[in-house]
Amino acid sequence: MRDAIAILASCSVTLPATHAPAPPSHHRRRRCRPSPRTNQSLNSTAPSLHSTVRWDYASTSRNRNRKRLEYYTDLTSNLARDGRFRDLFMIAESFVVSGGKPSQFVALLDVNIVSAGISRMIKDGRLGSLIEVLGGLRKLGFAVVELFDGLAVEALRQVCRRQLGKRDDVEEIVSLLETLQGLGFSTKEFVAPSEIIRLCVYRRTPSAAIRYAQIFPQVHTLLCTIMIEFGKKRDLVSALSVFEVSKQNQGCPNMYAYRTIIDVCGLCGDYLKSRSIYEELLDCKFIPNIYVFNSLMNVNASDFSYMLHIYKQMQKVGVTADLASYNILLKSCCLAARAHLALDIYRDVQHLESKGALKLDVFTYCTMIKVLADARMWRMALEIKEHMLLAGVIPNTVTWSSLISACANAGLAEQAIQLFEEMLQAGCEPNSQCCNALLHACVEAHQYDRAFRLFKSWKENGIKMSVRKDFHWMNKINDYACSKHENSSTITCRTSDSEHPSFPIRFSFAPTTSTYNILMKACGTDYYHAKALMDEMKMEGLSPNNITWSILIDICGGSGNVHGALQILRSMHQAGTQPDVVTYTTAIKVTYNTLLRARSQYGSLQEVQQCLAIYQDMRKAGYKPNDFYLKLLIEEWCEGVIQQNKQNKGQIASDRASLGPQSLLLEKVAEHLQDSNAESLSIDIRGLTKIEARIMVLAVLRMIKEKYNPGDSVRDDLLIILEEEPSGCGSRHETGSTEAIASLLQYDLGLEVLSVGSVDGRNFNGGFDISFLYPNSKVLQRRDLPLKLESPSRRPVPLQRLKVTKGSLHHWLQKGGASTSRSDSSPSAEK
DNA sequence: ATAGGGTTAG
Repeated sequence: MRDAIAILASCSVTLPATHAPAPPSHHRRRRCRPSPRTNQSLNSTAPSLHSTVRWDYASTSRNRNRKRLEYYTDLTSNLARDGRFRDLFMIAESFVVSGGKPSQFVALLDVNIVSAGISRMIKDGRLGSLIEVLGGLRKLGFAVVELFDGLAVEALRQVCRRQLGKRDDVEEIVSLLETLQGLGFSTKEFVAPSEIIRLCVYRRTPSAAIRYAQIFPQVHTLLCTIMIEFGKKRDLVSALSVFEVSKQNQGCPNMYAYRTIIDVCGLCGDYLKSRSIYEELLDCKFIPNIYVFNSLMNVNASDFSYMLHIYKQMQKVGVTADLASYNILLKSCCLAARAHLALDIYRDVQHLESKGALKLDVFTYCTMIKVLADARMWRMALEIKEHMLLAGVIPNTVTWSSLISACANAGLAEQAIQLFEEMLQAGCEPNSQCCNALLHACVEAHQYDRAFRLFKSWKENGIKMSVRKDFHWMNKINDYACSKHENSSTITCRTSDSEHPSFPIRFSFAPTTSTYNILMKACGTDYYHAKALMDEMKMEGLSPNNITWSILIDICGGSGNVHGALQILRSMHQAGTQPDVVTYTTAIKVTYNTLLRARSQYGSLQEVQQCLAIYQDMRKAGYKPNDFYLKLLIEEWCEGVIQQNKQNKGQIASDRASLGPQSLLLEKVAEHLQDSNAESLSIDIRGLTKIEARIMVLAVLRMIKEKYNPGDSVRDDLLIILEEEPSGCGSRHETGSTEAIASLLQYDLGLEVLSVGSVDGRNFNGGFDISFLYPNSKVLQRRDLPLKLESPSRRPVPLQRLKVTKGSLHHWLQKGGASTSRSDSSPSAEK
């Protein structure tokens, strides 16, 4: 550097140019201090840090100039060789400012020397400034990529990896890659695109992903890949922002992008969004292509009528259905359990095939088998297998699994085993799912022992298969066996000699979580066996899932150990598995069956509260209730209030279907049965269906009854809050709820019921008597009941509340006693 | 640079 300073000292210096070089540092200022003369002129104008040196060629003789140039060449070469590029750039800048051309400057430098300098930087570990240096060299006009040898490229990769390793700023790494790409590097060699995309998706930064994609010529393809990746992470919002960028391509809708985002909607479970995207496309007056239609139908396959609507629209705009369309149609039939419709479509497609329009594939046959399997039409499922063999389509593992499942669903273990053997003979590799299907078939047929024997044998010996030499899929098998043999020790393949008609292959059997789940089901009520299997499963490195825990809870509860079952629910939490709806429902069912049904009598308030507590946990965990068992529980428990239940049971059972899908009932019952609410004697039945309102009222009465100690007095009337507008068409409100409740209270329970209405918005207490106490309600026939509640005044008053008087409540409690309702109800428990 | 199928839990 001393040399450089010497040279600089002999030069005249001008003021900085308008453009500024790289950011200054103390280090640099100190080293590049200009001459005293320069200093003065600098000080007199501005204390700028960005000083620039200019060579004054005019004042030197030609000779001196040449000499200086030589010296200068040496200097720059030395700087470059040492990797001191900042100094080099400064000199280059002054060279240019003083009238030299960048190309002249570059000509002074030997590429190999610059390259060596870069290696030096890397060797010194100065990777941080590598990118900056590259930018500078590029600015000078160097073909930067050529300066990089293998080692240097490796160093760049390290720079990228280090930046990637930070993982805190995705935009940063993308900026780096943008720079490198701009310098002419192929950044794919530094970091795999999938890795960048994965990071962007993980960080939920679609903006960075979009910028990254724009580095490459095939932006649109990459953007679609990114959309799918966001979709897999169920991040529809990010996927949609990528979609916004990619949906227009050269002025017309990018069908590939549209198709992709529709698929993503499917992945994210937002099929309604897929519909609005489709509408948006239609608004552009462009006809979607077959891919868009197929994706849309596929995403909406669970809504058969919508799927069909799209199918028809597709025909209307003249887009011809292809095999995939038909396969999706069949899948939709399968989901809608419309086996016969599927058979019709199947015939149509077969007809098309006979005309040569298309060729059914393994998906078509497989879906057909599944539809029929679900419909328990196992014979026809097996017929489909024959069709496909005749058509020359080779069944794959999925096909065989479906066939085995068809038998499993029909409880045909023997048939399932036969199919399994057939599969092995055909040389089809049995995978775990397929083995699971067979085990399931045994379990469905109650052949538990057989399931365990199969499992044991597979685990110990693997799955042996003896492939017949003359089998017509022979070629495939040979290919398979040999290719597998090379890189896997799981299969032993002895090539046959021509005398032997078959050769043995052995597959290893890898049980999965599902395998253990199925086997646990086979434990019946043997909790310890099930628990042992769960432990074994963990030993195998498999982790129990929701289903595993649900089964364990079920078995434990089924063996009569409710507390154990609830303990398992807690262990599950502790093990870090979030219970899902089914787990909770299992726990509720266990509690319900064990506490209430198994004893063939109704449970106590406390027991019901236990069930409800689980229910409320489930709600807190954010699950939508799926609560068949809980409804059943409350219903039966509540009906226990009624003394003469024999006749009512039948009616209630038939009314079960009318229970609404919403959980309002359960919410309300749970709310009322909480201890804190025990004293507030009002029941809000707004929004409930007739049958739900009945359950609700009975539940509260039951609670009151159980809480009542003989001798206590009833302090308050019981209020029942009714729908504000009885005639208003609230979606769930049914007419006649009020009458039904009133008759229940009066005639079935013998309570005194008053109507409390409002006149001109004013509530008034006291109300009017709509009935009298009927101490002997059994003698009354239903048809004798007053169907309308009338006000004593001429003008009917809109009903808002019913009041059960405390006097009649007291009478009812005294008469019945807290325990009667439990002993008298031994009803329809067996079913 | 494109879709479509199989097992287990209430």
